[in-house]
Amino acid sequence: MRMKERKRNPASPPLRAVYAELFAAFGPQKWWPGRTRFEVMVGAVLTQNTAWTNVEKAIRRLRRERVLQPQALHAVETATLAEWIRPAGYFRLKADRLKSLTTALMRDFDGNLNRCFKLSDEDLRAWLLAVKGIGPETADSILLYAAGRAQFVVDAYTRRVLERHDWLAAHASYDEVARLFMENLPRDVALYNEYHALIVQLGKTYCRPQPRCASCPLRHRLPR
DNA sequence: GACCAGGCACATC
DNA sequence: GATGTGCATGGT
Repeated sequence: MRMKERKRNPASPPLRAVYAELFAAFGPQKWWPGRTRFEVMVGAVLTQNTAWTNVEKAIRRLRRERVLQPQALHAVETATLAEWIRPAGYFRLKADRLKSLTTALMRDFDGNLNRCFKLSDEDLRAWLLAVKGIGPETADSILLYAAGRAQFVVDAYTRRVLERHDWLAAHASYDEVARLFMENLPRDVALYNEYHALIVQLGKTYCRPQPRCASCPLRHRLPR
């Protein structure tokens, strides 16, 4: 490849320093805000492209209806489920996705999460990704926050923060971004848990589509 | 009233 | 493999 055609590699992100600054700025985030493993799984689906405040309303309704267990949720009519989760947005779509999750749980583990979570990291990730409606971020959120596996979660904020600091190659894939963190940090569930939550907090507060860099703890400025 | 939110599947090129 | 589109409520 000739020089002028070669893509410039982005600077390697100072991941430990960034973590330290975010933790100093925001403190512990205490994620995931869910009471049980299954509630975390349901929340992971409901929060797809949706603000958590809207998800909370739907979760409260499901709790009130006493269906936050695989068998119970599976038994609910899809149309009824859709009405219960309406405040979370995309409610018909997400009712189908929750149903496809409980269908897979019933089919493969008789609705027993202990059996499901006996799978290896790799097998559990593959099993989740095979469920229609569960993509890489939702699968990894479940791996990290429900199953306690050391899998880094990448979301739109993660990508945006890295891109704005010129720490990410153009068009990097989901798995490439996840690997960037996992190959440059200790494989530590508690660290990945806190780091992703801190990035979300940073993103919500400062790294928005319309940037608010002025008082951002990472002290980055746009435009460069 | 416009913009945005803790994505994903599918169609099309 | 890349890009565009539908899905929907509620907060700012």
